[in-house]
Amino acid sequence: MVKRTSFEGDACPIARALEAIGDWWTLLIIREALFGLRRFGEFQSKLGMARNILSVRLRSMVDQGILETAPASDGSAYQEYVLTPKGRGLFPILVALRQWSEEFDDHPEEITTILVDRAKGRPVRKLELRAEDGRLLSQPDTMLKLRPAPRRRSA
Amino acid sequence: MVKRTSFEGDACPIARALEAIGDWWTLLIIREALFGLRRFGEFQSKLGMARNILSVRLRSMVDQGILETAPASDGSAYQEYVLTPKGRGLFPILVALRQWSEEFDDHPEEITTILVDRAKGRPVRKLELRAEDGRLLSQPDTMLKLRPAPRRRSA
DNA sequence: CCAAATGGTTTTATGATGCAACCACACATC
DNA sequence: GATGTGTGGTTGCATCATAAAACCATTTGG
Repeated sequence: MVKRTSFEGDACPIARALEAIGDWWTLLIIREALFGLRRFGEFQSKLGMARNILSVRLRSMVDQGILETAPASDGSAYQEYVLTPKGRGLFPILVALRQWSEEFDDHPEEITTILVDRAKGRPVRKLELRAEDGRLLSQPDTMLKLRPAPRRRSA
Repeated sequence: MVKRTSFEGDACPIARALEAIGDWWTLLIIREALFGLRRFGEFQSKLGMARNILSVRLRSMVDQGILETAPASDGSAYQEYVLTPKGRGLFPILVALRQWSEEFDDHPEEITTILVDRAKGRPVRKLELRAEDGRLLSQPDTMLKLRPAPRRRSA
């Protein structure tokens, strides 16, 4: 067994997320889905990716509850792939990736889009991490704590 | 050329970020580095990953300016890998991944850690995306806008 | 100087990915 | 209802990336 090591069952939530969406194309498919793409062919032509891989990824995301298949929408009998709440919940991850590129990419001039507030058309702020009481936190202000084990009835 | 398609040169900042840190182990290495790990052996034993892959990843991250090698720190003549500001800038991405797992994972009880505010020991809030004027934004409140092309002297 | 630990590189096997060709079904046309 | 076209995939095959283990060089410790 030399398979790509799986992070399934790992206690770290980051590893668990990567297990779900860490594949090469997955987040880009999500990006397009958030944009409104729904059909197999739309994803394929927009992303230019191999169709077999797209097929596998879509099925995997459906299995994980990130996407679900909807019977139709424009009348045709084909199916569509739409984001579930779990899928839409990936939005902050995409924003974080985008902002990191915007801030640190070596050639930021090649980035041609900006994420703006729809109401005002103005760029959004950077993602903010805050404490319960509202203080802005950066990494050194945080730490990891063991979660108290949930009560179990028996050993 | 059947190589894994590279997103390099893609105008999408998400694709660019994935090109940099979308590899299987990269973000977990960053996670450990944020935790304070510095040495090759520390990463290897903590993550349990193959040493050749670790070697390639570390070199790649150094090349990209995410890590840098420091000559020593505990006196020994070995080198260490420490995060640059660009590397520390990945923190929000890790937080976003963590929070997504916490919220949507099918077995959240297996997640044993929580990210807390160091000062109070209380869990942090969810990442917030805000408009310039401070309004909280969710995905439908946002849109992508073409960035005005930066002025070029000649065609 | 010898032994063991550290920090890797090389070798080899296998899984993942990409590309192209193929197939099945839906839908439109006659 | 036979024919043709587009959508939505699956199947082979070639190549790349990854994993595991063996190997090597340097450092540290005795």
